[in-house]
Amino acid sequence: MTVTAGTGTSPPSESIERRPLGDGRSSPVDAGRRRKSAGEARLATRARLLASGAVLFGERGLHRVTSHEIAAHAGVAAGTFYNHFSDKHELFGEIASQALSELNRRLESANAGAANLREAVRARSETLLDFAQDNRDLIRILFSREMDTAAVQARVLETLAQSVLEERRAAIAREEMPPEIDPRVLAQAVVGMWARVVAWWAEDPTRAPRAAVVETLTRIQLDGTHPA
Amino acid sequence: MTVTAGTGTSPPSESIERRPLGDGRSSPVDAGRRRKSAGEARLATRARLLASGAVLFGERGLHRVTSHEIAAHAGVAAGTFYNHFSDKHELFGEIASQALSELNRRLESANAGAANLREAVRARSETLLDFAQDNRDLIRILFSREMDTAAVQARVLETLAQSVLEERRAAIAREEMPPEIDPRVLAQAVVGMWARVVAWWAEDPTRAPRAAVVETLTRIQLDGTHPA
DNA sequence: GCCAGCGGTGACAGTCATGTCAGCTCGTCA
DNA sequence: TGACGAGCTGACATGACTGTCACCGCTGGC
Repeated sequence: MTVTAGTGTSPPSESIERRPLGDGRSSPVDAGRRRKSAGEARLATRARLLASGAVLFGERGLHRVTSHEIAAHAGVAAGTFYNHFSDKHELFGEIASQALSELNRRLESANAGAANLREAVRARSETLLDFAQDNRDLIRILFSREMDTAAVQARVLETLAQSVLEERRAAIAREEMPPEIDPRVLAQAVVGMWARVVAWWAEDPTRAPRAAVVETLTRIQLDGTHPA
Repeated sequence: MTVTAGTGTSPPSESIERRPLGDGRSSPVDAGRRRKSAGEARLATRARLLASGAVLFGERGLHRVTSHEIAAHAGVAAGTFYNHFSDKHELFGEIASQALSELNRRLESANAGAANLREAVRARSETLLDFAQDNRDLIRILFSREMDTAAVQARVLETLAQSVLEERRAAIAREEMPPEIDPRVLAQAVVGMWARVVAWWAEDPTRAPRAAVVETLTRIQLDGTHPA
């Protein structure tokens, strides 16, 4: 997944090439190929800022990155940042929000293709790990680093928990799950488990083979860890 | 549990009464009763700073609290803060460290009293909730808010995971647990679950009765959620 | 070919947390 | 009783991040 600039545009993807910044007052609008329309150039700049934000926030977290740094990394001047976002929290929120939507979309879709609870749980675990593998920066933004506290962090976890909750309620209705488990607590537990395991694993995927992580995540949720 | 000032001293507990601060250059060393020895006064001040830090960090997190605020809340001057800690990160680390030790001590002790895996899991869940109920500030410091990233957060979760890992390895040895589950992944999963559920519940304990949370936490870990 | 304005520039002023330090008080000890 | 020093005080210097704004160049429309 790539963070996109508003109304879906082709992005610059990672590693923005620094173009030779203003000598005095002049400023080439774009390095190499020039943009066709002005609006397009604007979107490209926005996309660069989003991409740079994802990288830097992923590396160092919200508080250890400045708006000027993001601008520099994106190859634009400090003031340009504020042409696109009112401050770094807004940028952060935008990145987290897009990442969350995408992750949630994938999880829902994995869920939709599953015939029963067992399949759904396994499919979600796999989806989660795939996402983590392809989007380490975003995983760190969503799960491990400090969010802009309440605002974003709560929304991420609550959104995911809500989605788990719905699935589980359906499972209870289908009598696939014993009703004495409180699904609200369970939803929080599952989300917490996801967040921690994914952050742990994404930090260093050689820690455990993907299959083992999927297997363990699935078993914990379905069969527990006690044989009796 | 109360955060203590180094070598275990009786603390001021919460809510530090603001004493009338310096009019010009004067400064009464202590409101009301005076301390006997100088060293004792020093420890009391340190304890006040620790207590105030716990309250403020718990309320607002590391980044939204300044060292001057902590000093003010503790009823001392800004400079005094630096007589005790080199900066707020050190104070934060100290608080988190003490809280972690205490929580870990209780969990280990709950574990020690248990005859088998089932009892151990249940006892830990209860211990965790009790701790959360009595120490909401500390729970927020340990689990929900941003830690000083890598430094503290990782240590908290790793320490707890380590403790779970040992228990589970013992359980595998006693053949109380199927060996095809990767205990390292499981340990991370359990810790993530704890962190999330406890933070969620401590935020508003009326969300679910304590017993329901304990029950659900225990069942997930032992029996899973699938009846078949 | 001309010009309007979009998008970008970067120096700069404002704000705020930080950590310091000279000076003060009071308890302790000779 | 005198004075020494531990501990505290709070104004202040510092530095970092923030957000602004006057200005500029390019591009597209006429």
